[in-house]
Amino acid sequence: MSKQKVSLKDIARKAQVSTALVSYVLNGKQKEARIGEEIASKIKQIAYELNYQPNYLARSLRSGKTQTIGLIIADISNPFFASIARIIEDEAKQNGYTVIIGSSDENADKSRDLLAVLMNRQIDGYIIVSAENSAEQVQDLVEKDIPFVLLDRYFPNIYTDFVSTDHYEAAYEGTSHLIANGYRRIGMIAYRSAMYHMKERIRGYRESLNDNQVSFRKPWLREVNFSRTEQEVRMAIDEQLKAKSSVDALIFASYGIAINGLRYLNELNLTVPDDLGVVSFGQAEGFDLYYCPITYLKQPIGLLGQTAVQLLVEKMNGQRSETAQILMKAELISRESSTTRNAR
Amino acid sequence: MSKQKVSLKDIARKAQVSTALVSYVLNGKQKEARIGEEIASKIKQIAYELNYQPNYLARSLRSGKTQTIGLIIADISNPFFASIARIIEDEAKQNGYTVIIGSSDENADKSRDLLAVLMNRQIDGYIIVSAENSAEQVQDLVEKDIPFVLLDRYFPNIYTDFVSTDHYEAAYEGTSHLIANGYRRIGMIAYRSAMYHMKERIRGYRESLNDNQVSFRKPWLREVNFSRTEQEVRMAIDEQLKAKSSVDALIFASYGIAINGLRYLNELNLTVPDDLGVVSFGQAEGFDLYYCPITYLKQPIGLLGQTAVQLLVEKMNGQRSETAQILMKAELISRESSTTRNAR
DNA sequence: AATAATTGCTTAATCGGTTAAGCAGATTGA
DNA sequence: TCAATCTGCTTAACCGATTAAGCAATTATT
Repeated sequence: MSKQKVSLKDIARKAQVSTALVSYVLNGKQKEARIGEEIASKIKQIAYELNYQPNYLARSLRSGKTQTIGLIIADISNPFFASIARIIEDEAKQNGYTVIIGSSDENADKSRDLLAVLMNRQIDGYIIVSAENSAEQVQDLVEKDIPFVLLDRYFPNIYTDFVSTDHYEAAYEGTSHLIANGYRRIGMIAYRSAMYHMKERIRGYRESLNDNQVSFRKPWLREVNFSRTEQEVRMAIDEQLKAKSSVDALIFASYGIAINGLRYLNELNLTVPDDLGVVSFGQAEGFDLYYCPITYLKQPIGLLGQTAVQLLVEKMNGQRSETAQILMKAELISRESSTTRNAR
Repeated sequence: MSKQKVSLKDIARKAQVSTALVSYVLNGKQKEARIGEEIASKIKQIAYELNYQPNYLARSLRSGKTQTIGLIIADISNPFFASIARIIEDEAKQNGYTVIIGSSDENADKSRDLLAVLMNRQIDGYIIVSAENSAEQVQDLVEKDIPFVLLDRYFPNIYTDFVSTDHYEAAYEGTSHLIANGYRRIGMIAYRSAMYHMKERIRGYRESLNDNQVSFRKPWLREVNFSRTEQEVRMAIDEQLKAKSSVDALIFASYGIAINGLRYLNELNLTVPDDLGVVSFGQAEGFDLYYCPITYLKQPIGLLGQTAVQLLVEKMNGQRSETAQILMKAELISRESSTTRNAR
């Protein structure tokens, strides 16, 4: 029932020594600080009896290190980010770090606020899934020499550490997969975004069409606003279906789009894959529940998260000065939603 | 490009005053501390120019308050907890608090570790979704007089603040709903757990059967181990279906169970609701994707989270000494999965 | 025996704020 | 006119740890 916190001073008093001695002993610096055997074990004993727990605030204030990582993501309630957050939490703990998570809602202002709040808390480093238009924030971090690693998204014209899925390749593979399965008029719904990862997904889609001698039609590609995903996805699908060369397959370029898109396809009583083939980005248990399991591009979440933490830790420890730019391959999980009538 | 952190001392030096004065001014204590007008505005001006950001560590060390809330949940990658975490994050920020999230994996030891880690970080208060067998941890907090609020789960024999869904009532309503829709042989798959909220869900289920003159059969109720959810859910369903009085509807007592259950029903080529009615606890976008939208018990996540934060904040501020025990009603979201052939 | 090196510990500064106490000088009151 | 009060500021202790520097006492070296 030690309501009162036990400090070094308490131990020092009880052992009749200075706090310095206690600090040395409890930090395992007996050798370096030439501490006597008996007094050392006495101190340890007392610390144990009093259940001493060091005050991290004091230690951090002194050392300038908080052993805390700030994780900035779009939204923790999105399963992709939640999974990543979980991985990062675990990996950070392994490395002796605590994680503070903040949701930016894909909004540069919120992201800036978040960074400011975390900065005040003297956080040691950041893992950031950048929001749109947050390039100068990132540039700022670079200039202030604050350790950070970009995750999942990066800026091609900012030279900095990142760990990301190869979005281009993933989209290319997804599109080619549909083509291989006999689909020809393949549409994509993506976010209207300046973010490079979105652009890359679109590029991958278009290049695959091109390389496979499918000539792209403008109505096939629709971009929706993040803040109006639901309505705009519906509109997009409507128009993709009624176009002259209406699509026979759809690629959802993101989890949020997929959820809304699939829901709408249900409403329209369209059958997947008979009426429409589907490949989606993002991953979630929910995809398993669709009557027809959805083919999706599985990002290497575990590896992404772990690598991000490791890179960051190395950076924070000053063990690494070079820039690491890592692209990982997504795995196409092929299931029924992308299988044609013929192929089955 | 202020790489160097600006401290009170820097401002004081530039303004040729003591740090005390700067501190008073920047904390709006001009009146109380009788500061002159000109010097005050000069200090403010300089602070602005230098873009001064106070060091929370130092402040916290002195004040003993970190303005940080610890949130302990089972697993951030479970959508229910992710949503709750998001709400709490936002509500806490509104109140000037930062949140540190830790996942306990429904494991008392991990939960204890987490608490210890957070305790060292001098966190002001906790919101806890308790893990199984963590009663003494909670009791400990009570005895150490640490502010905390239990969320979603509570211990009937520990008198403490909590905010929870009324699990009994929710299960009762879900069961009655199935009965009202013509189902009679209603099964439930729950976690094998000593946790009170699980017991309550089971109790609600059984009492509803009882009140509706449906005599309960033992094979209808199956409890599965959290750590082997997938296999055991499959076994449970197998046995519920092959029993003499095989079930015509199932209640999944938790999100994780539902995901695995629905997946298995798909594998078995059972049709919902024609072969089997379904009602589930937990909520997730995924439920919308099932070919037949799943009826579920919607917990008032927003209100739960907000209330938890508010209770905690009041407690931390010493504005409230009484214990608050709040039960909220879940809303039954009735959809196709619980509609009988006749009723449609 | 005188000096050097080692051992075992303490002192005190430091991190960056907060805040009670106190000290001049100006103003007011009797 | 002299004490009391007010005004505007500084001093210094404090929160709890870390750690360089230093001081005796003991042991080793020549």
